[in-house]
Amino acid sequence: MLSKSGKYAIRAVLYISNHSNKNNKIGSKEIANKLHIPAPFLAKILQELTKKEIISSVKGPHGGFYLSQKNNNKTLFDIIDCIDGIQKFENCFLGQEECNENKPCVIHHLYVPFKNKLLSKLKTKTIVEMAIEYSKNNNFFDFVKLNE
Amino acid sequence: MLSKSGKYAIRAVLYISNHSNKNNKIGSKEIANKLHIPAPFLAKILQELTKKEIISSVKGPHGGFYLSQKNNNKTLFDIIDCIDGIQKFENCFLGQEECNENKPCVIHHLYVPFKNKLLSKLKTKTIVEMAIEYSKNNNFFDFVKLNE
DNA sequence: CAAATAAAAGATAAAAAAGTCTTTTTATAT
DNA sequence: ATATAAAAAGACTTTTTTATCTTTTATTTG
Ligand code: FES
Ligand code: FES
Repeated sequence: MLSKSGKYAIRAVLYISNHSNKNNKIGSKEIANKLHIPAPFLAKILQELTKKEIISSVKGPHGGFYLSQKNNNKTLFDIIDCIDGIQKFENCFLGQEECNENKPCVIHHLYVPFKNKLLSKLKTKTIVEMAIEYSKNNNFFDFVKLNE
Repeated sequence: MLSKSGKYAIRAVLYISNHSNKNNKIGSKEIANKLHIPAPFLAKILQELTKKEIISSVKGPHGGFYLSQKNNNKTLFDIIDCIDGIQKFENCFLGQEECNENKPCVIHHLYVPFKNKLLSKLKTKTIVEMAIEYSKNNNFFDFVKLNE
């Protein structure tokens, strides 16, 4: 479904949301280490996200990545749109030319409801909401969030 | 989720089930044309399926591919296992090292129920059952099936 | 048997995705 | 100002996936 780049992007952005803020930026290498992502590869991905203003960055000493208010209200859908493109959500699960009710493949009636729920969540929940959900699911509450 | 090879494989096998039988085999080129799949690429895929005895073939004039009784009772899961491998069904949707309830990613609780339904269908329905379901969904009933 | 036909096998080739490395730019702190 | 740290930019490499081409082998038909 998602490419490795896309998965890396989402996990990295959620990590940034949970572990940094404007006064406490985080470097791409640290994120890469923590998430076990090849560092130069992640750096490229973060570059693209920065260019599309989904995350923010500052160069130089104590520079790094963080999320502005505006960034935090973007969605995971925006991330996927930026890195992978969203065409994939139109495609038939089995690669038929069309995906629709008229000529459904044998997986269609399983796949479409899942896809709709997925898209709804990806589009309506903000990055910060997702990051909080993740931190709750995983029982951690980061000190950085406190003094944001 | 599935690679192109895997999608091609499933669509081709369902096509074979619906449009050929032991006395009326179908060639790889014809399948490729009908399903808009690159012909030499499909030929390779069908070779692998034949080697793993998921489909049957006969060389020479009036040769081609068909499904034996035994073939027809295999599943789409067997096809995926042969072409793509089944490791992918273990992976986290967002590429986390583990996919489990202890450290669920933000898509986990949407993804796992879908995956379970999908796997259940892929594993329990036979190829011939899937092929019939497809032909019903698409309102065609092939003459070849009649005199099988 | 000979000719024709279709799959099998295997070698290449092209494209896409993933990953690495080097240089440049910019912000910060001393 | 200068040194430094970190991202930005971009060239490059490797790996994987997708696709093609050629030769061989097996089967059928006349
Ligand atoms: S037709 Fe295959 S998923 Fe919709
Ligand atoms: S943890 Fe991500 S899908 Fe299960």
